[in-house]
Order: sequence, then C-alpha cells, then structure tokens
Amino acid sequence: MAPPPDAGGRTRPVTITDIAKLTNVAASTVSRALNNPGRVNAVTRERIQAAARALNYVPNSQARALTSGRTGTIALFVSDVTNPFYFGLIRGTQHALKAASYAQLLIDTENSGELEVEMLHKMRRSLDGAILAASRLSDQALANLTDEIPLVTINRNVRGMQSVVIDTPAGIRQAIEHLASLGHHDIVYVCGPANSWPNAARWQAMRNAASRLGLTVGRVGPFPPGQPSGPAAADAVLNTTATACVVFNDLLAIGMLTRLRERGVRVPEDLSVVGCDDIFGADFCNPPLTTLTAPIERAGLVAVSMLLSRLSARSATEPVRQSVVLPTYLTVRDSTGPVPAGTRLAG
Amino acid sequence: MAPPPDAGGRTRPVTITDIAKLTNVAASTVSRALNNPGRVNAVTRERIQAAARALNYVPNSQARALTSGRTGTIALFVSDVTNPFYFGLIRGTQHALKAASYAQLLIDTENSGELEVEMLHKMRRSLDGAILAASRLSDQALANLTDEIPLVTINRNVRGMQSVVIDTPAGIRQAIEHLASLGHHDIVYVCGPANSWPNAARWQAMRNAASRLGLTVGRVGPFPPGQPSGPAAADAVLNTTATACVVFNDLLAIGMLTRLRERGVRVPEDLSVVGCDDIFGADFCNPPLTTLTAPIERAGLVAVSMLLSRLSARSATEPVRQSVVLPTYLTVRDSTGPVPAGTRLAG
DNA sequence: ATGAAAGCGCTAACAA
DNA sequence: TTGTTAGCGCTTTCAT
Repeated sequence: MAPPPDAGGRTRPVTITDIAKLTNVAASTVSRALNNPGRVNAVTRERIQAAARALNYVPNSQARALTSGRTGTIALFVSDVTNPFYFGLIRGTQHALKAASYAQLLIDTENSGELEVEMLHKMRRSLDGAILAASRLSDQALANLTDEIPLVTINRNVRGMQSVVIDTPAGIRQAIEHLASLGHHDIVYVCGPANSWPNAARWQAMRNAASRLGLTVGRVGPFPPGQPSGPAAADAVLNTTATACVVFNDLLAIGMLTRLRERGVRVPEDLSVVGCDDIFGADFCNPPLTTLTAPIERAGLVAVSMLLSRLSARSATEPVRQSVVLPTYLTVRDSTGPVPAGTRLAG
Repeated sequence: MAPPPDAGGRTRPVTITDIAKLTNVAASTVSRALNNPGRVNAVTRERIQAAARALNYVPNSQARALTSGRTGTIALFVSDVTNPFYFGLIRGTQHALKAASYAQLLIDTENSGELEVEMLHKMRRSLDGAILAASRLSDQALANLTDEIPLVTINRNVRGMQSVVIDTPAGIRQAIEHLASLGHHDIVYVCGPANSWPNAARWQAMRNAASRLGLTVGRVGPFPPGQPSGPAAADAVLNTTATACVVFNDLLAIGMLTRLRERGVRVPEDLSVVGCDDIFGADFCNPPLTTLTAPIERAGLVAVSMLLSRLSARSATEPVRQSVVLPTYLTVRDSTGPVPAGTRLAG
C-alpha cells in the first residue's frame, strides 16, 4: 500500500509548501485538502492529494501540534510496566489507538504518586489525553489534574471523572459463593497495597458476601502485589485457621503457590486459593489458578474510546459517557476444592 | 486562537516570553539560560532560572522540536506487545530513557514488516531515534531506514548498524551439552517463525554443537511463537524419535507442556524440554522450565545507551559502539532429566 | 554577554 | 472556494 520511502540519500522532507508549489495553490488550501477535504473543490482536492501521494508527503506532527494544540498522542500511565496485569491493558489501548491513528506513549510511574503528577504535568502539552491505570493519587489531586488534561482512569472511581472500572466486587461474591458451596466457612483475604482502591473494594465485597452467607472472614497483609511477597503471604495464611483464601491478585497468589508446595501444603486438598485478574500464567501455574477473570483488554479499548469521544466532543457541554463498569466472572481451575474433611493442620 | 485570559479555570501555559518579560531580558537569553547555561552571565542566569521555577515553566516540546529537530522521544518497536519476552525489554529501555529525560513511544508492529516500515517512515520526524526489537525487515530495508532515522536493532545483526544481540547460540551449546550429559543423543529443535533472525541462529548453533558431539538432530516447525502453537509443536515432537527438544522460545515451550501432560507424556521422564529466554512464567509453570536465561532488560539498557551516545556524537564520524553481544546462560530447572531407560513410546 | 530578527511547518482567522 | 496573513513557542544566526 504505502510505497517504500525514497531509498536515496537524505533529502529535505516534503512540506505542504512543496505540494502547494507543485499544484499552484496556496499552502492553506493544501492543508484543507488534506485535513478538511469537504471544504475544497473536488477537482483541486484530487490534484492535491495526488501530489501529496506522489511526493510521499508525511505531515510534521510537531508543527501541527504547535498551532492546533492536538498532538495525536495519548499516554498510558501504569504503576509498573513489568506487572503482567497491564499487558492486556497495553494491548487493548494500543489497538484502539492505532485504529484511530493515535500514538501511544507508555509511562511507568513506578508506584509513585509524585512521579505520576510530575510526568502528567510535564507532558500535558505533548499529549491529547491520558489514561491512568492504578493511579496512586488522591481524589483531589486527580480532580485538579483534570483541568490540565483530559483524563480517563481505570479501576478508580472519582466523581466527575471519566472512568472504567472492573467490577471485581461482583466477582468476589461469586468466588465466596463458590467457596461456600465447597463447604468452606473460614476464609481469609490476602491484602494488596494499602493505598490501592481495588484492594479496599475487594475486601469490602468479601465482608459483605461473607456476612450474608454467615461465614467467618479475616485478612492478612497488606503485601506488595508481586510474586516475591508470596512466601510471606503464604506463611501468614497458614498462621490462620482458614481453609481457603482469596488473594488480591494472581501475581501474589502464584508466589504463594510455590511457598505452599515447599511447606508441604497441598492445594486445593489442604487449602483452596482464589486469585484475581486472570493474568498471563494463571492458566499454567501449578496448580492452575481459580481466579476472577477481568476483561482487562476490553477495559483498555473502552477507556480509549471514552477518551477519544470526549476529545471530539463539539463543546465542553456535550454529554460524554462518564463511567463504565465492566463485569467479571469466576474461572474455576484446580486451586479450589472441597473443604478438608478434618481440621487443616494449622501453624 | 488568541490566548483568552483565564477562561474556565484553564490557564495559558507559561512561555519563555513570560519569563523574558518578568526578568527584563530577551526571549533568546531565556532560551540560552535554560539550555546553554554556560553562555549566559551567572547572575542573569540565576535570575532567569529562578523566574522559570517560580512560574512553574514547562518547555513546549513541540515548539522546541520544530526548530531544533530534536523531539526528546524515542520509539521502541516490538513485534507483539503481548509477548512476555518484551516485558523486560520495555522495562530496560523505559528506565534508561527516563534517566536521560527521554520519553518512550511504544509501537506494536504486529509481526508485519510492512507496518514496521510504514510506522517508522511516518514517525521519523517525531522521533530522535528508534530501537527495533525483532525486526521483520530485510537487511537492505533496514540499511535504507538508517538514513532516515537513527536506529539500534536488538537480536539482529546488520553490517553498519548499531545492534545489541543476545548470544543465544552460546547458550544453545550449553543446552546441548547439558542434554548430552544426561544421555540424550537424539534431539529435535522446535522452530519459531521462518523469518526470525534468532530462529535461524539457534538452529545453526544447534546443528554445530550436535555435530561436534556426534548427536542426531532434527527439526520440526516452523510454528508461530506463542502458547497457542504449543499443542501442534508437542504433537510434532512426539512424532519423532527424539528424547529431548530445544524450543525456539519459552512461550511455545509452555504451550507444549500442557499438551504433553494431556497426552500422558511425562516431562522430563519421557521427554526433556529446553526453552529459550527465561520469560515471566518459566519458573512457575509445570514443571518449571529449563531454559536459556537472556539478559533482556540489560539489552534494553544497552540499546538505549548506544542510541543516545550516537545522538550526542559531535560529528557523524565520531566513533560509536557498533555492536554489543550479551551473554546467555543455561538455567536448569525441572523440565530436563536423564534419557529414558528404554525407548520412548513414539507416536 | 545579550538582543533583534528570522524562521521551523502548519493551521486558522479573515478577506476576496 | 481559495488566497493572504498571522502567528504557535522556540532556537539560532547575526549583530551589537
């Protein structure tokens, strides 16, 4: 489709002025023909577009941004690029953005709220908008930022901001019911980071579900949400009387699995484990993890489409979708099973 | 587009002109004070910098790029964002770039060489340079591109181009020796994509090592380098007489593991499996995978530093490091073991 | 050491 | 419908 670039030496890039000269029109007409084809006579438009194609013209996005204010790039802020949870998200946003001819800037905030604001502030002029996954900022700070740059948050609900939230709490209910149906009545929640919004939501949902079903729930943690925290989390759980646990995320759960095997605790015979997210690896770890499958790639797509529709809204008052909740469902694999017949050997 | 004074809470961004007025100097002096502090009187410089700080000035990178040609962003081209192999790479480049105050643009070429050229061509003016991981382009195409934009390739060695290559072949030799020491003498290589440079290099290394040790080697494939190809690859291997296999990458190997278990083939008792890369998951799959550990994050760091040093080279003739080879080592886990006593039950 | 002035490539008023 | 004219914010000669 696109002919290969002029393989020759280094030539000065083609500008609209070149096209203008070649076609005997003003530069502004070229600009219009290329960006607002409707506003230009069909014949000249064709001539101009043909010339542009012939010269292999590529618009200079810097120059365009300077006048129009639109940069054609949006940023995805993640708290840690290496967290597999984001893989699906990155893929989702990437696809949606590419389809809309936007470029994606990937920013790693390293779990730091300060870095998050700083980057957002510094880059605000180079971005048309940003998607914040797992923001570590306060509601107030986020609200302030919204004045600087169009923002969509993921898994974070702030009044007046556009957001996509994955309804893990509903999934937690399913998980608790699943465990209850297997005979478990003493369940523990393994907490993620204390300042994580989803973490609080999950724990709350678990308490609610448990009280409705008359189960005992406790919690251990908080733990950093990575594999390396697995051993500590596993030991903490073994120090309770629980026969099942729900873990903040799969990464942590997978870390626990290894430790449990080391300590001779069989999953699920001695202890049932439920994760969250259904990340890469949840299906092939040992044993494969029962977990809450989150439509994370979908979340990325939706976030982008919300952001873009806001950007193209005629006026600031034109209604845009404010918040979308995506459902979650329980995927049962091999890490959950019937409650042990006797009492589990507790530490 | 006249700057409306403070309408609706959004403030007009601070420019060097604002700073110039405030400090009673020319805009050009402000520019110098900020970018070339050496060329400005110490006192005025201090005054200007203080003012910039006070006004919370953030340079407009678009405007800067327009005149200087430098955009402050480099792109990382990957063939598939969802391939876990890239996670470490993304992290490595991200860190190095952030340290140098560069932004990272992430581009997914979807395994398509055409998309790769097109994106590279389209974005060449918005980038200071690019890092190409797993390029699908021909040597010639790459060489041409080098004239358009500074490039560093990863795992791809082209004359005259800067590159970082991970010395998997050396690792393959270790793997073959490891298998030989376990008594295997009939080994098969599971091929990745036909147009993949590392794939060819690995197969070549394997043949060499095998002939040196007097082993029989064969190959099956090519297969797309993802988990979904695992079953087909596993079946193909079982259709040979091999007692061990070396797989193009871990993703494929992990996909095979599941299928092998389904078919009742025990790993490593019936078949030994060696992967490549040591990606996320290789340590907790079932069984944990013996694999070639690649310093992939390091590769990202090195690629960035090579690119940046080239960008800051005084002249086109100043020598820059052309090529770096990073070592690989074999990590032995549980997927390799002694050759089966009798003959493996082959399909 | 500093200032004046000329753009970079493009878009968007305003004219015609 | 099209052309003319201003810039956008910054860097970079070239004077001073």
